[in-house]
Amino acid sequence: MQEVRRVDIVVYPNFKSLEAIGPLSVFEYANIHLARLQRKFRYDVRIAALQAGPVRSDTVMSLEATRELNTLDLPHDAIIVGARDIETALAQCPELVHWSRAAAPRLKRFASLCSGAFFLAAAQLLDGKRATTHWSVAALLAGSFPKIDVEPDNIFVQEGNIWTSAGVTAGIDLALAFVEADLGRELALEVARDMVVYLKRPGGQSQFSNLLVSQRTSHSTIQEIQDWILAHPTEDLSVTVLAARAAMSVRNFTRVFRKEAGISCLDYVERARFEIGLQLLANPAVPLKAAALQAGFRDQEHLRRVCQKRLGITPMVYRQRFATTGVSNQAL
DNA sequence: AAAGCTCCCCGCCATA
DNA sequence: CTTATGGCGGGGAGCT
Repeated sequence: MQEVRRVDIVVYPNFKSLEAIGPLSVFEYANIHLARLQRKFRYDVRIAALQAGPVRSDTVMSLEATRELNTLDLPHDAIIVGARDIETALAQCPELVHWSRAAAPRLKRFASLCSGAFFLAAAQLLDGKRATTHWSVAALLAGSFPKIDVEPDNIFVQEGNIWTSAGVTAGIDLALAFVEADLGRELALEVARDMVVYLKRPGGQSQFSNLLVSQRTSHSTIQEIQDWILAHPTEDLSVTVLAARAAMSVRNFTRVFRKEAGISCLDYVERARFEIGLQLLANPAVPLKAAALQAGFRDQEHLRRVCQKRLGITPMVYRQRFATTGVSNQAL
């Protein structure tokens, strides 16, 4: 009646909680869309560990493992998450390495996130192959396992049924790539949109990134100005105008702004506009020029420059990467 | 392509 | 004396 695809998220003490949650959410959101579309395919996502029961993460959060690894019944896919201190984790969980080596040939897909790649490496699954990991431990991986061709610049790398991926958000990208491979691009895009929506902060003006949110300040005047900026990207947001709005001299305004926000006013304005621009770029129905203008940039060229400066890619490339959820231009 | 222009940031000092 | 504010001017980035 229904095709069920089992995906185990493999955890161990002090795993990175943030990495486990992303892929988990991707598959569960996919299930919601599958149910809505009355498709006969479901993901059966479980938390797996050496022993069943709660597994403490790197934060106060624990995840309840409902699947024990050393059973004969293997999942279709397994995703092993990273740890903050991978060398310690590796030393504490040699059984996980053994399991990886034994299970790998029979898994349809076996993926590591971030420093989880070290388990695959220790199991010699990556010898002679390309692989990636979080940039901060890429050199360590290459040094410890010289037979591996480490490519630190990739979001993720696929070699046969073995996948390795970079940092936290890469886990989401990787899970989306799985969904895309299983169910097609349309559904993967739906889920990607859900995730963006979910990551938006609840409430009023702040559908913006944590980066901007983190610049927020307790100084009420500056905060009002920041809110005004976010709500009115197409207005004149010059220092002169904003200082007048704050009823301060330009000198004092720039000084207080930097003290409270940690970045200059111009920098904040540019980031705000860029965040808005990226949201618009994520929607392929919006022309580049319209995205630029609606975000408050002078013209496409302005957006292009800022995009190049802050992301190192052009708006079109950003749009393409967003649209493909990474699979076609990153892994293949 | 270059020089000039505009806007912005910030050190320094003065003022309240 | 400390703290918040404002004016001035140099230096720099980006645009024309």
